[in-house]
Amino acid sequence: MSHSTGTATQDPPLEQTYIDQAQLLCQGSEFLPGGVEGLARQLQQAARDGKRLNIKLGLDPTRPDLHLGHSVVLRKFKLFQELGHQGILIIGDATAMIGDPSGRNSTRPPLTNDEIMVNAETYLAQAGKVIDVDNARIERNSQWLSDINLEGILKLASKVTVAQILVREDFANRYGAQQPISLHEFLYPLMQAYDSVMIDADIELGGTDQRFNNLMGRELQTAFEKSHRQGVLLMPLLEGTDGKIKMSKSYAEHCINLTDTPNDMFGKLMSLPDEMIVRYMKLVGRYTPDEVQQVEAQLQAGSNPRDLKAAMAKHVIALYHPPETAEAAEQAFVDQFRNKQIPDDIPEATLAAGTAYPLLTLIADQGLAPSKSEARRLIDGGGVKLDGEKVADAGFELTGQAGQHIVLQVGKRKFLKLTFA
RNA sequence: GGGCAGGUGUCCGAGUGGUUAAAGGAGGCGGGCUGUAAACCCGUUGCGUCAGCUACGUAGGUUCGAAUCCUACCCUGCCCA
Repeated sequence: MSHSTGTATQDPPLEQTYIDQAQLLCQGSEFLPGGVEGLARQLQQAARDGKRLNIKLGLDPTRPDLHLGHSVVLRKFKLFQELGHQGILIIGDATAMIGDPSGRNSTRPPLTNDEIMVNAETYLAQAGKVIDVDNARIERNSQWLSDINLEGILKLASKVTVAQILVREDFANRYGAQQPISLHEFLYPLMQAYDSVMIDADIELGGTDQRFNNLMGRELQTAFEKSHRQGVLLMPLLEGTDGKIKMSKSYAEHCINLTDTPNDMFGKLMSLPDEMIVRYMKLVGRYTPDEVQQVEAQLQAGSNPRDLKAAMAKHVIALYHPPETAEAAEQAFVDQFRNKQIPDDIPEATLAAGTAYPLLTLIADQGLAPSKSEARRLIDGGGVKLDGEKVADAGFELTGQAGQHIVLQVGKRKFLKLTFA
């Protein structure tokens, strides 16, 4: 225990540089143990020893896409990289087979090995939009987890007590509600913690829901007689587009993915509740505290949130796409939704001239609605237009002449350009 | 191994023989309005060429008729051993 971090008494005084760094890193986040000072101390110690800190971030490839929620933690990762530390990205291909029970109220559906591999592949490319992948160490935790034997599992399992695990809110809730909890779910935190042992992590990054898992890494490092225990930097969870539930792969419809097109990003960001503007600026954007404060003041003074939201949206899009596409996305949005114009760039389909196409079938076949019954409802509800004209009769049959173009619109967002040949 | 309670549509959750394709809520979708794919209001929400078909854990059975009753099996929770 010679490197214990919290005992300030015999440690040397902190230099301002490291306090500044720590403050920047902790912005909006919580560091354990010791808060800003604890982190500053760790940074200073590393510098004195001439070492780079091993910064651990684990991502489970349970779904193929990274979203803005991931970007919050990835940005911290990048910040550490910029400060010269060693970022280590762990692709949790082994842990993904269990599924992190954190924050869940039910067992995760299991994934096949193939699904996991495919997802894992896309992860790196996407993470590269935020972090410096070339200078990061990439590890798959199946390397050490897939051939761990029973003896190893028992050694891990002996490090936690049932009571400790049941204290976790998610497990406690499920247990209290008499919901099933499978034993293997208890193993998840241990596997994640074992990653920390294997890569000798100095600091692990994660969302606040990772508190238990990440602190478990500290415990295991001690149990495996590592010379030090990792620090833990926890950042707040970003709400999804509904503004309430955290952005999560499990609720894909509320996610803004890093791979979304500029137009989609703009639309999704505009659909955020107004109260989320400042939060997104802080967590997702690259604003200075001053800029954030300015917007807060403007909102207070009654400026139209729409315009501030649009500015934020463009800022965020420009982080992942060329800046000019952000402008274009705004223009397209205004044209489409405020001026109700038909967008330029819409899918096309070719139909045979002179043939009568029942509209219901057409809508369902072209994927504009999941079923004909649904298509019927859409027409009855006034949600289907041909060349801007509402269709009133659900039994309508469309016949076109060679060379004719007709734009079919379903709802506000789905368009299809029909060409007859 | 024994006892008890349960398994209902995307989710939560009513319903204990027939106007039940199944209350209510959430979510989704559509419309209106607007300051926006916010908020708010309204509609809709199994499939189908609208005749019908398929649905209440699974498989059978009773009945004119079952999500509702019976039998077996599967699954979950609680308690006991």
